[in-house]
Amino acid sequence: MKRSRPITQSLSTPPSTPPPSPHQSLTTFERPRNILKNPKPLLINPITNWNPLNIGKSELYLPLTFPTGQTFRWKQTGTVQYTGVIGPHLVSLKQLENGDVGYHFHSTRCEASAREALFDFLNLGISLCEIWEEFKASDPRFAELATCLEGARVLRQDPLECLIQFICSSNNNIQRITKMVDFLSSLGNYLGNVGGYDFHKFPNLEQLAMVSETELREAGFGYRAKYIIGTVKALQSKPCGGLQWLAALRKLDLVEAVDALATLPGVGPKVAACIALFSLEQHHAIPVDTHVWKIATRHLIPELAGSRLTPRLYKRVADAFLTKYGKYAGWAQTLLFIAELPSQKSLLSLSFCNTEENKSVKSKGRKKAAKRDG
DNA sequence: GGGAGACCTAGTAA
DNA sequence: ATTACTAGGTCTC
Repeated sequence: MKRSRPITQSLSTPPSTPPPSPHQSLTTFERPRNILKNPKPLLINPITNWNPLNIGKSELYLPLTFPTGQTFRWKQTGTVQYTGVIGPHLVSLKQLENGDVGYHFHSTRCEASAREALFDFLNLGISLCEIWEEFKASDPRFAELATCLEGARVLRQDPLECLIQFICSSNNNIQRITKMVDFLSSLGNYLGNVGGYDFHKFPNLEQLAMVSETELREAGFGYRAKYIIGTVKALQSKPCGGLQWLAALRKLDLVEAVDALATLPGVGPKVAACIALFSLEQHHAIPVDTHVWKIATRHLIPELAGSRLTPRLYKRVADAFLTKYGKYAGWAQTLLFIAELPSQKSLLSLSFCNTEENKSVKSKGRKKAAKRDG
């Protein structure tokens, strides 16, 4: 049973003047960066010199990699152009006309180290085409989706950044997660403005520890406020240092890494799997959320359709993915997950892919359109 | 040990 | 205009 809303808070009539706070509330926080209301920087500072990565769209397609829930830190700053921060480097990426991806570092002192960081971040040591060939060979459904959704790559993010982002993600939606992550990011050192968005280095543990649970609650974090505070404290108390502790998880087996992560408050099996897959090089980690649960019960373990996702069943789903797709199962899961996103479903239904899946989506889309148009 | 219920919030459907 | 439910779950009995 969901708790009813406390009557002391009237959400329909927010206070006209926010309470004094070191940080603005989430609603007012986003406003100055609204790209629609403040488009000037786009016009003033267009990026003209793109360095080619020399990879095709089938290795990296930005719209299927950045705005699909792996990271909430990157912003769309132009047409098929995204901007974000990798370590201390502010970088923009753009899908060029020939399908290649161009990169541009904003005011970086050492181009060479920035480029190395970029390659690491994009996981370019792994060939998406090669591992997808195996998925396609063992799963016709994957093959069909893959032709429509080329270039959906798994990133290799900074563990702390990834951890904090996915604590925010629990029982939440992308729009609100993004606002929360923006709020925390602003605690880090300012790097610059691109396309109307301010960018900050992700705050270190000390900077994260400067904010109180009360401030986070006032900023709209809800019950996740105490998770953030608790996790930051837990990391700070590690003998070898929190960052070191996180980095060492890359050397462990998946189960060990997940168990270690789950000792942090706000980190359960799903969030731990996200962190493992998106930042700890655990390529076969399977984050099982409601979407993935649906996929699994439809196609992998239909005998479980209708039942609730319990920890035991969580393991069954992960095992099923691992059995079917092998050591890069997490990468396969990522594509299947993306195909479930409403934004992608609408695109899929427009494409030539005529899977059973899409027929049903098309039908739903038509019904919705009919309803909308009266 | 696993199964319910509580937990913040904003948006949408009924 | 209210109410119920959902959304990339986790924690606590």
